[in-house]
Amino acid sequence: MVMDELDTALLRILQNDARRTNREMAAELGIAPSTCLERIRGLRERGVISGYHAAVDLQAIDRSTQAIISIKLRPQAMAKATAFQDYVVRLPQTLDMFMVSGGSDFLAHVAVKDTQALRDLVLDLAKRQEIADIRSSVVFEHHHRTTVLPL
Amino acid sequence: MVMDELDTALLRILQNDARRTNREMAAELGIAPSTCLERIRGLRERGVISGYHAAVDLQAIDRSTQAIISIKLRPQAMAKATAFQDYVVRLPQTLDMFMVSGGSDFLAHVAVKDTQALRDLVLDLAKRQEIADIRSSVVFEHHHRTTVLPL
DNA sequence: CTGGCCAACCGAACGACGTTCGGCAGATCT
DNA sequence: AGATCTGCCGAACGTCGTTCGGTTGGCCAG
Repeated sequence: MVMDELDTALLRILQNDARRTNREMAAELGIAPSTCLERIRGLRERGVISGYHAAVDLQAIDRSTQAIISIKLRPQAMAKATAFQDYVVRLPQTLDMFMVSGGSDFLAHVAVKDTQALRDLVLDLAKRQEIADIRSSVVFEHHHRTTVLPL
Repeated sequence: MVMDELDTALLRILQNDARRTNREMAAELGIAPSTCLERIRGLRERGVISGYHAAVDLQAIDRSTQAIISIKLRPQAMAKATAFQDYVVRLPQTLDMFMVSGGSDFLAHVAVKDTQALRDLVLDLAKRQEIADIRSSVVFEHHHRTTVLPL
């Protein structure tokens, strides 16, 4: 996949602020607005940029408590792993869902109102028959990197 | 914190597509563009919306291999936890860094080119003196929810 | 060496957009 | 009931996104 340093610079800008105006970026990079627009459209069409999203502060919407829930399925239930995954992803509390190797099969990153709500969520999840083991870790701090530049 | 259903609707829209035009959103919600602009400015000023970010496809930038690295620090090194955390967050491979309770102290969500690069990263991390235990899980699938609506 | 070809970039022009501001309506309090 | 304040509206202005024709520079074939 082609990816010169102009594309990279645009990626870096748009990851920091997806609402930067086209003209601003063009001026900053020393290219014409029309060129800039074409490059960005190319990035979208090639799928390099998959979307633009507003980041919402979890505290502001009363979801200050985060946790990582590690889940191991019963070996006999692994066939239903996809269905289980879909279920968890669709839970409104879920922020991320990882299917992983190692000691657990899934890690669910969730955000809820408080520890009580976390308790309720875990107890609710534990009802599912396919689960062999479930353990939760409270997240004290979470840092997310929005800028993912090529290595 | 005040948060009526108009703010909520705007949040939902902007989380799905941060580049929607102000007029479009206003029309969709049946309000004037000026009103819409004012509400969004309010959300930003109150910190409900912390930013707008372009989402980049990791495969497109040759970072298709993801992992969760669980790290436990030596008890004597826990005082340096913040410094260690900063170090990992600044690694270009790091996507997320969680400080958690439970069996591990930190979970690092990383994206690298291939398993070889993952091996290098883990071996490099393991050199740090404050680490008592480190174990990595390959991420087979990762689903991220961009829309975080109030519960 | 030269001619032709193709891709990328530019600049102008037009329609659409963001943003501001004055005014208005509804609610609240005295 | 009158005053006050908050939130919303609609018009107007300057800016922006987007398109398109023309130009340049690099590359390959003859």
